[in-house]
Amino acid sequence: MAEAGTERTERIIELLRERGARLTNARRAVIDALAMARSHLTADDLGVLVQQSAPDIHISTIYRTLDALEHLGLVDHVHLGHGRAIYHLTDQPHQHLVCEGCGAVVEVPDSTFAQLADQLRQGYSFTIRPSHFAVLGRCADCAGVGKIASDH
Amino acid sequence: MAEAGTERTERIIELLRERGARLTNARRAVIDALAMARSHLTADDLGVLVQQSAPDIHISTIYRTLDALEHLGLVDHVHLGHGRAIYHLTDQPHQHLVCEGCGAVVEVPDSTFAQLADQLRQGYSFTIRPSHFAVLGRCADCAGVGKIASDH
DNA sequence: ATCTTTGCAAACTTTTTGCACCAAT
DNA sequence: ATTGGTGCAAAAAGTTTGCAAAGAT
Repeated sequence: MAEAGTERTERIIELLRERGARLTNARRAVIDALAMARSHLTADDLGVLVQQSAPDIHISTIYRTLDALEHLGLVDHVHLGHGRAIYHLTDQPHQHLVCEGCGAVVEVPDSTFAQLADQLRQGYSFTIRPSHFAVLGRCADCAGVGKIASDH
Repeated sequence: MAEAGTERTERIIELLRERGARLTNARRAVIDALAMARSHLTADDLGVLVQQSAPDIHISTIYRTLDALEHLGLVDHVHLGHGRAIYHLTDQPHQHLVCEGCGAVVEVPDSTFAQLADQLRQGYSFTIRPSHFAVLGRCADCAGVGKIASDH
């Protein structure tokens, strides 16, 4: 278990205060968990993680915290299949490739989508929102496998 | 109200039979609704539409029908935010741009993503699945508006 | 006649909300 | 002290499932 209160967490907390929000245990815990996570987390994942050190933090608080952090621009979420959303901090912008075979989330830099963004802006007057869509497909490991694994 | 049993519907039904599935009222009604829809439909939308002519077709049947049609390769779905999914026939492959401001779904040809597909295949060994991801952003009408409208 | 599909009701999962209490500023 | 945040329990929203009856081949 990594140590809490990393520099990354502190930076986010500073932004939170700058933007006039209160710092609570729940918020620190959620930010911490997001900052330390190596992969992307669902609200439920966060609940489990946070409750390891603070069992009283209710899942509804996790949702409200994520909501608050998102309104503050500190967190963003991406919808995967099945209505689940994964959350991540906004301090390291990136896009998501989600494997339909194994569920793996691959992060790729925003720049990968620069040309697509241009194309859609020019052709359709549509402005894509960086960091907020997932591209579905199959990762290297799952590419060979014929069937699409249970997407529903 | 358009006439049922269009050529498009018939083509799909033929494929359904070829693939060994039974044709039922529910299936015909769902295919018909999808074939005639000018926009993309959620399961609930389909329920409402189908029940206009066949009130006994239950929403759970709609889900099972969509599931069956999807397994037959005749229907595909795309997840939007909030856990809702929209369904469409697979006979006219396309990609979806979803506006976070007004919810509009813009369809663009598969070819738009050809280069991105190449790039991701080469750079990440990731094969995107055409027709099964939505790109989020803002349409022309909503681009000016500053705030992201209630995405949660 | 056989095997699939349907209708219904009830369960499930994920997320949201009302409200009284508690905590951060 | 004031306002915003939290815990709980209960409700939503969307989807899935068990089962017996009905339907397609």
